[in-house]
Amino acid sequence: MPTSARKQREIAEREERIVDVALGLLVEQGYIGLTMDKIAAEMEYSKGTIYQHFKSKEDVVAAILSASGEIRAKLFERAATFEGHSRERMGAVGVAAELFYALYPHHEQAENLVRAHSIREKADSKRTEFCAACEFRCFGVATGILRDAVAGGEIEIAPGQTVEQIASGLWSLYVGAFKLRDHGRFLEDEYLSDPLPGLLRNAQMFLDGCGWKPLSTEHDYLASRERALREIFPDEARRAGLA
Amino acid sequence: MPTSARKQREIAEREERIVDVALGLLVEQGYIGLTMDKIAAEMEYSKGTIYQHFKSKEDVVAAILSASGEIRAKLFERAATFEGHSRERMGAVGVAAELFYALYPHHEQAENLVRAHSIREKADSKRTEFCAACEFRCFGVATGILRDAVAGGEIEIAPGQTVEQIASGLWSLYVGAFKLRDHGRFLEDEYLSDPLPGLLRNAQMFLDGCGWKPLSTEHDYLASRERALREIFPDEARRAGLA
DNA sequence: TCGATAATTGACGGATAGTCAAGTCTAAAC
DNA sequence: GTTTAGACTTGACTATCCGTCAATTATCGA
Repeated sequence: MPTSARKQREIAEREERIVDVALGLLVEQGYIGLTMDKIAAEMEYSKGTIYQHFKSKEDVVAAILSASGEIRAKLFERAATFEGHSRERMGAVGVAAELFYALYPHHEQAENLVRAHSIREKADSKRTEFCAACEFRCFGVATGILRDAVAGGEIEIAPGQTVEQIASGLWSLYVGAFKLRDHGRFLEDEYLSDPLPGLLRNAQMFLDGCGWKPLSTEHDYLASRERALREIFPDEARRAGLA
Repeated sequence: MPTSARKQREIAEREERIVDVALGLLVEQGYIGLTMDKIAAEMEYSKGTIYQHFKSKEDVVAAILSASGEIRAKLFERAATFEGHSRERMGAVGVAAELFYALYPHHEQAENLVRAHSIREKADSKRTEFCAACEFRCFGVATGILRDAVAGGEIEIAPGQTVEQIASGLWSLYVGAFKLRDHGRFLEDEYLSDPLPGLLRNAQMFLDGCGWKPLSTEHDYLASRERALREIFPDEARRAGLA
């Protein structure tokens, strides 16, 4: 007797609700405050039912990460559709990253947890593989734009250099800036608390150093950023307070 | 009746041993495998005695982080003594970061754990403040060199730009590269597994973009790196397999 | 040797992850 | 409408681990 379609739908909806509830607990009370009993209580289901969906607490965190990971991948893919020259399009991807960090600040924390060996292996491999696939999609968007730039002659790749290296550099600048922001909040450092101006400038310095044309001295990338916010991410920009 | 000097020394030595044992467990079995009972068993002391030294399990992790954090700060401060022009000196700091990541790969994981709000607040604030102070020292080394560069006219700081921003950029490139390396290991991505060549090049691109003279086209920074390894970090380079 | 204080112990309380036997519900067959 | 097989749900239970503290042992000056 296979489960009916209606029941299947109910189960899928319940799984989404569990992830929502768990996310709320994670954001409000941190990893320690996230317990399976609390999830079950808030869901008004028994713990056993929660374990029908997830094989462990870490698996729940992996599911949270999968959800936001896919959102990020979609934001990146939308960013790549921005109309403009290749470096402007990469700028739009940067906008996507900004918006993602603003709207889903929990993602970084969940990622750190899932990445720890001992924790990762307790999550369902299907879920961790999905998370990895989402990251690949994001990385692929960046390297794709870079390959377009190479084909269009807007950037030259030196011997021994690769588009993956440059994408890694940009990725590092963004991840590092937001990591510093979180750290700065804890340290109550004013000059680190808003990383955006410095981040945007650093990314321009890096791409200028790579010789990606037009250089930041030849084009107004702040205007491009505004256009990307307006044309591609009007809703997200409003929700993030950047509109 | 104050504790005798001998006893105090024994206690201090025992605390170091606890941190060592805990580090071994963390590296071998991860955060989940690190338990107070195992520490006590391996130490051949009771759990109560361990709690004489540390107020919680998270406090032990904070102590691990303190130990490697101070090592890093000392490496950075030694790097700043490198004889050369300002950008070469910053390169030596990069060498220090490379060596640190190679020799103390657990640091990143411990840092992620301690940084999580719910975990941090269970550690002794003295210890977390010490960790923060070590990071400040590292950051201060970088900004100090940058200020020297400004004073010497080797770099110009544009309006709205700060030396802290540039230091953040470099810091991000390094942290991000090693984070990608760990991630790449998990994903079994060959092209991400050795981040060093790409990292060195990316750092040069970034500093070239900042206009820090002499540019990478005007000076052989790989030779400077070799010299820093030889002159400042011969022991560490050997231990890290970079000599 | 004795007594006071410091140091150590490990059993215990409380909390939480994860299991599973027992019970409930669903829907198809008659 | 009734039956019934099997899917679904439950919550008590086990195991594990953190952190405590009353009891015990060690130390050292008098």
